[in-house]
Amino acid sequence: MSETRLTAGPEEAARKLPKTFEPASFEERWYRVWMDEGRFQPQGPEGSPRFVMVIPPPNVTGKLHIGHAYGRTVEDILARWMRMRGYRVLWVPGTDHAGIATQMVMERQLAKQGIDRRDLGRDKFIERVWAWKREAKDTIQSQLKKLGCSLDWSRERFTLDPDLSRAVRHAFVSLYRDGLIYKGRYVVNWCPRCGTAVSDLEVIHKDVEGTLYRIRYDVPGVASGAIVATTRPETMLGDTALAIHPDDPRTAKLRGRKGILPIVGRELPVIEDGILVDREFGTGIVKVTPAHDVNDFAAGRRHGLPEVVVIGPDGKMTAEAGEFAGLDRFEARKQVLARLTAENRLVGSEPHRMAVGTCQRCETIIEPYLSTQWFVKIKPLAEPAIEAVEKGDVRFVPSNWTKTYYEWMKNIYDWCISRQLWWGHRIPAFTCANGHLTVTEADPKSCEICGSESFEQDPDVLDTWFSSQLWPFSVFGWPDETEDYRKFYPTDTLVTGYDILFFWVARMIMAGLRFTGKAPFSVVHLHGLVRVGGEKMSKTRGNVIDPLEAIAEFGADAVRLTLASAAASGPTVSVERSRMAGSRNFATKLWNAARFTLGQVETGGEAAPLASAPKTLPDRWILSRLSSTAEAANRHLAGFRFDEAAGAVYQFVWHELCDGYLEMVKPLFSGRDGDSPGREGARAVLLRCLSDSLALLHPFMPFVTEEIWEKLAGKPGTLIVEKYPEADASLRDEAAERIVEAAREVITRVRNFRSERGFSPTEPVRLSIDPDSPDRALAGEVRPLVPLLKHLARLSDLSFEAPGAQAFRDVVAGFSVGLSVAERAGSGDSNRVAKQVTALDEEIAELSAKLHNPSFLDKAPRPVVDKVRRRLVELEERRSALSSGGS
RNA sequence: GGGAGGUUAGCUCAGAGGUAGAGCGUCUGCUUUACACGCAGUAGGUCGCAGGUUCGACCCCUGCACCUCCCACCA
Repeated sequence: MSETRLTAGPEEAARKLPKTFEPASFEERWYRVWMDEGRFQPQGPEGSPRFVMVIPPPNVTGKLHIGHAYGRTVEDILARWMRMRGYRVLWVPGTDHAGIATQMVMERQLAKQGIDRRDLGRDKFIERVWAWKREAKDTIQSQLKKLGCSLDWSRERFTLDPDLSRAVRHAFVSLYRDGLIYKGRYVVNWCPRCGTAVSDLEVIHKDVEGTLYRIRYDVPGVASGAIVATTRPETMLGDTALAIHPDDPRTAKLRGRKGILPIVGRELPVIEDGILVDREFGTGIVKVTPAHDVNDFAAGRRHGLPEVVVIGPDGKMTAEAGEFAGLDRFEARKQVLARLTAENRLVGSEPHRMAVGTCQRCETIIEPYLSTQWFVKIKPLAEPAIEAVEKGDVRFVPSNWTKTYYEWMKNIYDWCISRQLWWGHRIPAFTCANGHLTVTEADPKSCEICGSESFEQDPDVLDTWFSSQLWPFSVFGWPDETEDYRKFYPTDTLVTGYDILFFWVARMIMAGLRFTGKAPFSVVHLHGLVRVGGEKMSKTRGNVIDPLEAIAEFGADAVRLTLASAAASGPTVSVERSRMAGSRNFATKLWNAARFTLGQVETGGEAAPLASAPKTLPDRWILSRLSSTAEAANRHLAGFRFDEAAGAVYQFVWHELCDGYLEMVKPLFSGRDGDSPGREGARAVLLRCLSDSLALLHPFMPFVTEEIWEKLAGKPGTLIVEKYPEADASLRDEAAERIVEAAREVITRVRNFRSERGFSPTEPVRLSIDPDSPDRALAGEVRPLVPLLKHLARLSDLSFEAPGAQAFRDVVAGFSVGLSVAERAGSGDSNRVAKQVTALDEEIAELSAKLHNPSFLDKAPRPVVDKVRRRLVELEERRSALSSGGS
């Protein structure tokens, strides 16, 4: 290897890494290199294990926010990690047409120019949306690239692409032929502002303080009439019955009679319905409005009641509402109430807390509206999807989402999939001139029943989620058995926010099982939603973090590391700008550590074979730490604990490699003398630690690690496909860890000794280590570190003897030590020592009480008892040291 | 009406049946030739409240308080 070295020497190599760390100077370049080298396409031999993900396709409504950046970062970490572990990784990018959302964006744009989409016409409108879509897609794509996402752009998809549209049609027709899609007239959730039906999931329930009105209806033959309660008086205009419970004695006198609808004068049969009417609630009499309430609708169908629509699709009263026709539904409520009051029929009203449904997109109050729609019969799809999770074919991480999934799946209702919109997949249903319905994948040529060649396609489009649910396989060309489909389906891991568990994840599982016979992925990682400093992001709060701005300010690596570090298992992911700065500082730290290392080692290969080099205690220590860091990183990545994984490497690089090892080896390199013993070994170790750190960090910080790697290797970077470091049992060295860490504690104690009594940091300190320390073996083992201790702790003298009477005494990490400065003992600071003594006394009392407790000695496990004993000994040692020497 | 999660250092959050951690911030020193986006050191917490289980609970159980969120066709 060393013969092929490309760089000449240490100094030259160091010069290649600029003094200041400027992420913007290399981020773009690396992304291009990876692309040009085809690294985002499945790498490695065909037979090797594969790892496949599909991106949750972002809506083409605009640009990505920090929440997207979080999810995609997590995915990219997985992709890069798996790629480095030798998997053939494929991560498929794409975008979602997002029917309602995108149409709304476009309508708002048009509104600014004073244009109504209806004036434009369907074709012109859709043309404009396509133009918008192209722009939004480009923006999203460039954002994902800036973030460093290793997506295979050659396989990018859009839900309205021709082949994906074909998948949608195929799925629709297949479900229709199997009787799982039907068309019918039912009460659905209707948004009067959007002018479309929406599914149950798209209705957001909000608690509001409403009013429950009591209204008296006349019932000939019953003097008291019938008192009914309603929160929506305006719907009474559409009443077609009164309902009582068959077994309720309170209302028995109404049985078989007819009521009279106030204002309208319509006769209302009294029906008996044990499902609709709750015997316990209210007056026991219910007004029945089949066209404007789901329950009433069902009751109406049971009893064959007329369905009178009094509120139209625009939220205004229809002609059926008589004198109220044309009024907005809320204005109508007021006027109906006024009228009832005038007629003395309003017998009471009381405050009533209730949930009102609002539109997920525009917050307009949803109207239950009787209309003809298309539905998916969902139970037959849900059952296998429940089973798949029960059998473990699909696993949720964290697992507590499993229960939520089951609950929803078991109480699922049919899915209304038709939308009265323009932007989306047109429903493949055609009606011929004679009214015959044809549902086909290809546009029909002639009617199979009457031969008519004139057709009209259903004007409605499908719910966006109908196409999204096919995403994991439609992106691979399904329903065709394409090569990609065979190679890459089913996928492995799906990463998405828990907020679309029902909308998307559950439906993908149902669709995947139905259409491909396989669960579309085996693991679903549901992450929390990003909050900024504990608060929901919002423009009014002014705490919105724009990923692009953050990247410009801190660098993509810092943004990614911050997001990864914020990843917790909880429902919220808290991100703060100050953490971004911290991550950028870490990147700078890494950069500078590399500059130092490059100045000391020759690059272009292993400076010296690591295995054969003689190793010092610090060498053994840092390599051991490196090995356990690699172990922790892999373990936590496998468990989707990106925060722990990132934290482990961060801690290692900053606090062990930089603060620890680097400082320990500096004397070896600064010496003017030709060959310090251990220098060659240190070079090998340094190089190994740096290169492994870069590799360990690469999934989190791909750009800066690749940039440094290139300088280190002396040739163009390929870190992205380098092997991910793993725990190396041969490097584990517990003895070295114990000794070096004890030494580090001693160093800290010396520094702290100075600062606590006001000495300058350069004041020479004499340290004595008592051979008769609590841990005698350690006192011997630490001897090889004497020169290092003297250097790092700036000791004027280090002796292994009982501390003199003048010395300030303490116990640290198993050592009894004595500290003094020249001939003076450490004085002053009695305050602090007193505080420490008090704390020690408290703990000593506690521990000895424990050791005098027979049941503790009896029942606690041996190791615990032993540990307490040892601790007590050390504390007592420390107690006597603190109160004896020096002051 | 059901269900899930939370309540830990000034802030944002990790954590585990055996005497509490990080990042940022605070304070005190440092031009220690990789790094002031730095180095060294320090302070700061009866781990929401009340019971219980246990030799031992911040961690398990019960109840309470407060805060999120999800689901829900009670007029």
